[in-house]
Amino acid sequence: MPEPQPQSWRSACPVNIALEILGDRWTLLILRDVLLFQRSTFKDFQESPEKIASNILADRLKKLQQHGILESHRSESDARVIAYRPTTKGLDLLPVLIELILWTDRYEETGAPRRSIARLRRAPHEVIAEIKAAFADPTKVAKRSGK
Amino acid sequence: MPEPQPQSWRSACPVNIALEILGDRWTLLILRDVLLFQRSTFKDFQESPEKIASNILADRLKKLQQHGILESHRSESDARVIAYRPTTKGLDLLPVLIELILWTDRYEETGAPRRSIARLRRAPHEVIAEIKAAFADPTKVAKRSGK
DNA sequence: CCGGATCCGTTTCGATACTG
DNA sequence: CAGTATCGAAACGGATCCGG
Repeated sequence: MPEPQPQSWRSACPVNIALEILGDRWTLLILRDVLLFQRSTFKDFQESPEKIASNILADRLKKLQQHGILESHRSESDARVIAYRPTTKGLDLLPVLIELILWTDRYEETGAPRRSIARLRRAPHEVIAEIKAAFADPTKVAKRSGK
Repeated sequence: MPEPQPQSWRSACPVNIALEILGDRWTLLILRDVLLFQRSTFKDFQESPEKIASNILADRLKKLQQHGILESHRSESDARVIAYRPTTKGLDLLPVLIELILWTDRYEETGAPRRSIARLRRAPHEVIAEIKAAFADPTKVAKRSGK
């Protein structure tokens, strides 16, 4: 087999599809908060350090749900709160997010704690498994550790 | 050690920095072409199926160079042509790109050929090594295998 | 021809204010 | 708390022009 490459599937390369879903600044920030930092409510996201505007946030949350990446339901502990959770499809974005973080940490100045990054680099699979397990277990999702 | 998580490094999470570099539709498409499909010239990128406008393309190429992801030099074979190549930093985006492609292929309808995707899924490291080797070898970079 | 730069109508974004 | 309405600013994208 002298020719492993099947002669350019560029026009069929899935990158462009991914970009229609994720290719804007805010969407990935929301996913960061949901997947990595256990945020779940509209207010949580609004309080992100990047100060997302409420209309943009509403729009992106809607799109993320339409794409089947997030789902929402009323909180059981507090009925007036709507909690957003990742679907399986959403959780499967963790590898992308982690690779992105590792790349950025390698080449840009960030204040990220060494221990967290080191663990992501050493055992990403382990971290992913933990996060998935946490979302699979209802009790862990319901209560976000105080503070 | 009962507490592995150092209490939210969200504000220091490198995702936002990555997004300032990559967080628009066109940048990643250019990188797709450079890293995965051996495109290297302005004209190559213009001919992408997504039809990027020339002013936008020029702007993104400049930014990618400013961020040290691409570098440019005049082609040796044809002096009027400028060839863009990924730097090491640029090549290290391959894992991100690959994870993105695998995710998209898993959940969205794409026309990507099964063999290419299967290989990316089975042995991403191998593919990455090949691509890096190709860029390290000047002869392979210079001539893009004809059509 | 190649790699852009410039101009300009149109769309989209995003900050603020307001509402259920 | 979880959004909508409004409106100015920015980005986009198409066409055209230009220097080498």
